[in-house]
Amino acid sequence: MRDRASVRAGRRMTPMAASDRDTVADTLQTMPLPEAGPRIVRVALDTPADDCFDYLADADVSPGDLVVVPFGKRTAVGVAIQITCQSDVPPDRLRPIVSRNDWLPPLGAPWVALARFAARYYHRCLGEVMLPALPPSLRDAETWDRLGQRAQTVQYRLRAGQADALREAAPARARTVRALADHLIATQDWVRLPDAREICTAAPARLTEWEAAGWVEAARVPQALLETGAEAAASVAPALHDEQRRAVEAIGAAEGFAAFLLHGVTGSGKTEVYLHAMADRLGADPAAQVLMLVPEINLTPQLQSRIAERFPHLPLAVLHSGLADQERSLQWLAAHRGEARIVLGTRMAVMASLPNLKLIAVDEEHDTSYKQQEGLRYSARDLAVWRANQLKVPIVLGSATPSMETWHRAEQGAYRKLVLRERAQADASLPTVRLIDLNHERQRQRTLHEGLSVPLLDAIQQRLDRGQQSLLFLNRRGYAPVLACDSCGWLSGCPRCSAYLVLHRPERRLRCHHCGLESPVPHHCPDCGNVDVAPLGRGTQRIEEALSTRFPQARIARIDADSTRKKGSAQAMFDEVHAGEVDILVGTQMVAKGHDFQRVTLVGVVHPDAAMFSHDFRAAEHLFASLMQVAGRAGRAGLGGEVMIQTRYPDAPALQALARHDYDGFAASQLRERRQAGLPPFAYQALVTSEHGELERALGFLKAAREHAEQCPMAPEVQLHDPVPMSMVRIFNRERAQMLVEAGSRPVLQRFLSEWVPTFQEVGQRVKGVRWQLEIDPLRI
DNA sequence: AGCACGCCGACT
DNA sequence: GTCGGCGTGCTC
Repeated sequence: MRDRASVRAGRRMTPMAASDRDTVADTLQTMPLPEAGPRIVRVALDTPADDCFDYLADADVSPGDLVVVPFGKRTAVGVAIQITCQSDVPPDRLRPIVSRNDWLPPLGAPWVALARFAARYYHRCLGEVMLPALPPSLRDAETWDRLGQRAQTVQYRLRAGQADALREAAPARARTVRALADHLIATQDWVRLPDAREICTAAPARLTEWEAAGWVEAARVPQALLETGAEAAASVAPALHDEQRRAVEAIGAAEGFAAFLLHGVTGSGKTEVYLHAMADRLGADPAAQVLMLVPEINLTPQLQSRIAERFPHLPLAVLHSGLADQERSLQWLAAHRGEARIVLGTRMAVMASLPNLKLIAVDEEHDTSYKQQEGLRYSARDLAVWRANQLKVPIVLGSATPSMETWHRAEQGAYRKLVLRERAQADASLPTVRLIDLNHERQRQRTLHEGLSVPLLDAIQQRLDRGQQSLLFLNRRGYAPVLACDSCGWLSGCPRCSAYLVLHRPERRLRCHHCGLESPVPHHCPDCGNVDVAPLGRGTQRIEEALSTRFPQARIARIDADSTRKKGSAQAMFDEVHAGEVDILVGTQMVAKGHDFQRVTLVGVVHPDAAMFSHDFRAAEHLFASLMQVAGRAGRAGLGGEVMIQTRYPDAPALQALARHDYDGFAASQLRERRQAGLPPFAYQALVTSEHGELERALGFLKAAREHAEQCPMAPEVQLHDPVPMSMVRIFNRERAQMLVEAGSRPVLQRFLSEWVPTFQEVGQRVKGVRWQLEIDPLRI
């Protein structure tokens, strides 16, 4: 007789093709056990000490279960990875598990495989990847019970949500769904709950059956509505233009794994392609789930309502860090149980448990917020591609300005390129881009008005006259980036960071944007007592002030992290802009993402030149992407758009390419340079960073680590750069240093790191007080 | 990572 | 005589 545990595990596994089962076979092993003997469970815990710890298990623990175990003097929540009968740990040291979560369906083998891959790739222990990927209420056993009880109502809420969406299109059916949910929540008999979609399309006989069971008041549902079906409930999808249709067809035709790069300018209708591709997969399989990733929380609400409108009959879950613990846990559970058919979220959603995942879409794939910058520094986009490959499902990476990594893979043919050249709205055309040469302006002895050139001011005036909107983009918040003494040259440096305190004039404060230090604005120079301390340079607040002086009649709004600190205020401000209550909008990167401003016909870029001095080899790529994105805000509704970029470097390749709307040419030249210089995507990098109160100690750690590296067999295959201070060397009184490692291939780099990284712990112990981190595929160097 | 234990300085 | 500094070591 086969062991009970293995039978259970097999049954619980997601149905998969045989070949897929092989790829995950080594992940959740349940070995045939002898009838007698110890039953041991290998548990992943959130600790860097080891991947798994062995415990004695009860018969009811199976792989993928959450368990509570004693760990040293405390208890910890862990994930049961494997049931076995032998252990390297002496039997007298094995302790029994405390309990297991008996209501949570076990995490599936593919999810564990994903975590295992991420752990290996980013050189962390398994539990360090798994536990932070779980919602907060599941990581803490104290909150399990409460969550378990609330989880029972989640189905009700999901269905009730659908009922709300259905109300307009099919009021009687909405009532049916709600009545059904009410009944089931009262009787707690929610296992048999039919999908709302099923109710929409159910034959009258079926409804009669449910009515007989006391579930629905079918008799009250008008016959005509019974015949309308789910399509009636869904909002009508707009017609696709040819390129969109071809893209949707290509994605729809994909069998197994396929990666698509959806390359289209802002307004070309990429979202519509995602939605149609999602509809195809969701329609083909009544259990199918789709995952859509977006860069930022701010972008979820509008997309959420668009999806809910399009798929009113399908439960939607949303996952991002802005949700309260309990809410996030409920959304996560809906995904994990397969109830949520569409999951929309930020980078954290890539680690969601999705038992029936059939399609992934990554919007704005080039966006740097897909890279987690703390803790486990993963790339959600890269993990999404791995996940699609693992599950043999298609993935769509969309962008107007793809990352060089993605573009290169598309050029190589690893990803299939789908191009949207036209703008979706027939009357919308690409904006004209004009570079305003500030050197030239000076030569003509035209003074700038607070950093704003005559042509830009004229263009704004023109928009005011026509009753159109202007958007000024400046990636620097505050009034001025530094305060300076006219007489002795004192600058408002942060005492804790190698950065300047930024003047925030409305708040009358100096603020460090790195450590949060705040101080009052000095009335005279702290060094020499001179009263002429003046703000140097310009931020959004100062531009806003300059505009209100120049255009006293205009309604001006500023949108940046400071003006939108209160919850919901960002949305309120965007609403004002949409309603036409604003003439000139000043903003940071925040305004560049996602919003369609129908009446904006002028986009002014005030000061893009900082990127020209950056040592980061990706600076040009990021500048191009961010300018392209902000340029896309202009002229979306057929009013014709104009983009004006003020610069002292009008010949910069990124600006020239932008003026020609030539992403392809820009990308080709970037890749040529990268190939020559041996930079990504032609090289693979890892960055070790260290921090200490004293720079010499931080560097000392890296030097010692480097000496260890030379003893690694793989060392000759990689290039170890010198340890150097970071460009922002001090933050919060900690000095920071870094060391770059490069290799010509990913496996070579990985093999080297596997030999090298385990020595860090010992090295770190010898430099007391040092903290170190390893980042794979770093974005900023 | 936590969280212990374990030996040496300023306090009731 | 104790409280507490963080150095060292372990967690199945």
